[in-house]
Amino acid sequence: MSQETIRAALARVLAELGTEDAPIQLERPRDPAHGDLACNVAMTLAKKLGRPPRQIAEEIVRRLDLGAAGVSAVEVAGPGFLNFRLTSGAVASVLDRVISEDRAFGRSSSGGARKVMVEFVSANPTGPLHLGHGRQAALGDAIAALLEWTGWAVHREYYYNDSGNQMDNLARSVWVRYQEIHGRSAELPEGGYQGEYVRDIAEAFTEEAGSGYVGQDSAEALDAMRHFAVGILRGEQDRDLTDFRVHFDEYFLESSLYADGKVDRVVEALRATGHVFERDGAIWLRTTEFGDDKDRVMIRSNGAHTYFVPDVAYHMDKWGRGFHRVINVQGSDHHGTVARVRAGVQALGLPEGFPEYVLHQMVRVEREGTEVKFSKRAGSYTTLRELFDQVGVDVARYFMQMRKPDAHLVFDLDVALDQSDKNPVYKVQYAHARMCSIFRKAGLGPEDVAPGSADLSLLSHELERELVKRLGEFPEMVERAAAGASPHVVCDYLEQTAAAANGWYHAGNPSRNPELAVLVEEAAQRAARLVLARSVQVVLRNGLAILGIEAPTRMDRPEESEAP
RNA sequence: GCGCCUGUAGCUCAGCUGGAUAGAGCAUCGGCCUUCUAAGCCGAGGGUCGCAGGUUCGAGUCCUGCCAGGCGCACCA
Repeated sequence: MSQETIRAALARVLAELGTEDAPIQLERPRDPAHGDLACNVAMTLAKKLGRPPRQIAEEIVRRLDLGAAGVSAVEVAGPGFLNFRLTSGAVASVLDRVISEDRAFGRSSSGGARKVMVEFVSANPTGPLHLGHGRQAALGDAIAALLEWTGWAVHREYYYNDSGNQMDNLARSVWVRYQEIHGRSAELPEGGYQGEYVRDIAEAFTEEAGSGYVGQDSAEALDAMRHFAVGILRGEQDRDLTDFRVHFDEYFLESSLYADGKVDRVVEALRATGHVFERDGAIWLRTTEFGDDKDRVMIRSNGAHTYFVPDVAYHMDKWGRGFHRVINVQGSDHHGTVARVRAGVQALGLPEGFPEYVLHQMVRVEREGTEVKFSKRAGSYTTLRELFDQVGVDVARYFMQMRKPDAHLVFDLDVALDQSDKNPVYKVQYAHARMCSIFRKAGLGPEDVAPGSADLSLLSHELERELVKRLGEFPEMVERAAAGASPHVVCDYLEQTAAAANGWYHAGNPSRNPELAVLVEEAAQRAARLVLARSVQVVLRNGLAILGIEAPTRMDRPEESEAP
């Protein structure tokens, strides 16, 4: 609130100085000695006005009329910063908003209810989901949540290829294991699937269909096995995702693009653009006209489409369904497709930045500094389920998104398995549980803390001011995280807020600082601190909700380790 | 060879779109428990922000060139 007042007052002064178009940035200084809010406008104007920044700053302060902004002091500091110090009451007034908005605190309508699609995971049904899919699932779901929190109409979509070479390889791999089970030796084809799960599928297939296909290398046999295997693997992936608490609004099948004639129509449309040419018996699209580094084949000389064509058809379909903003979450090993998909849809008239991509780097699990691969089922990789069975869904989801997508993720099992505050997830959850315990102790429910019920200027202790300021920044943080499609910003915020909350909580340890405790005798003080405790609870819970992580109201102590 | 990403404390990483003395967690060291949960709290040490130039009041952040690592460069998906 006071931010807006200050901003308006500054704008008035700038108008007087004849520089009304100068952008006014108010930010929270890192160093509390620099006040609660700082503005650098004097420095940015120095050149334009031809005067030293400090002198400009002095003049701004002289002319500034802050009225009732809750500012207790303004000073000029450093090279020309304007530092504003707010009254405790002004700082803490946000807490009434936190409590009244409750589960909605941090939400905004900046998305204007526009449609946006987040496509993520999109694994083909050729095996169990691996860690990369896990990172995508956590990341994509949180990005979707961030968009929801900022007022977008979000659609979560999963795309998979249910036809083509990979499915053939899967069918062939099952066929090979099936033959082996029945005592025939056979060899996995190149690109075949090595994991144990293929044998499991072959066994299940035997139970279902008997041994009638032994020695039979027919299209019918392969079709039956493909169909069976896809059913099993799709079911398994669905269970993995459900247990990982990730849900989709739509599963989109590549085959439907062919069935609906969309692929053919895209080819025709591309031909009509005049960017299509023939060379060496194949049909090409001149994607270099649209920023790709080489032209792409659309139709091979044998008449088959390359995967590029259905990709373009798929994205034209997304646009056609009204999603003029689309975010694709993919592993960075797919970054080669970005330029060509964009080139393809641009050739058909879509705007340059469509679709957007969040490309994430790989996940590496480490224990005691060395990589671990505990997969029995998948062979060459670790499955998502193996990970979250071991560390829990909350920890797995949090770890998957606590680094920016661009960064390689080292998943440290030692930290993940730790159940103390060393583990960032527990740290945040404990902070939430501690706040809950205060209310249990007080015999109060959340509804007993009403907005406007306390004199918040009593929250004047340094720890309280810091904590309150952090809480007030939550909505802005959500906005920033959403804009950057960056869930790790939320993780960062939660960790620091939890640390501040823990610090405050422990400073009020009755055995050490009884006067700083929440549940003090003095009624007004107690009321104000309960508002703060409640606010911390709300913010942590809302932040965790964005990340798809539970906010426990209590944490059970682990079994006492048997002392010698 | 070309393209994308990455390089910040011993380790894992932030750094809010160019701001003040570069931060956090882990690890290390030093203090604190008859707890509104010590599964914790407080404090300390630790840096040539890969290297070299450039842009400007001001650069970890922007530009150029190198160096190192990852990924991708099919008429496979």
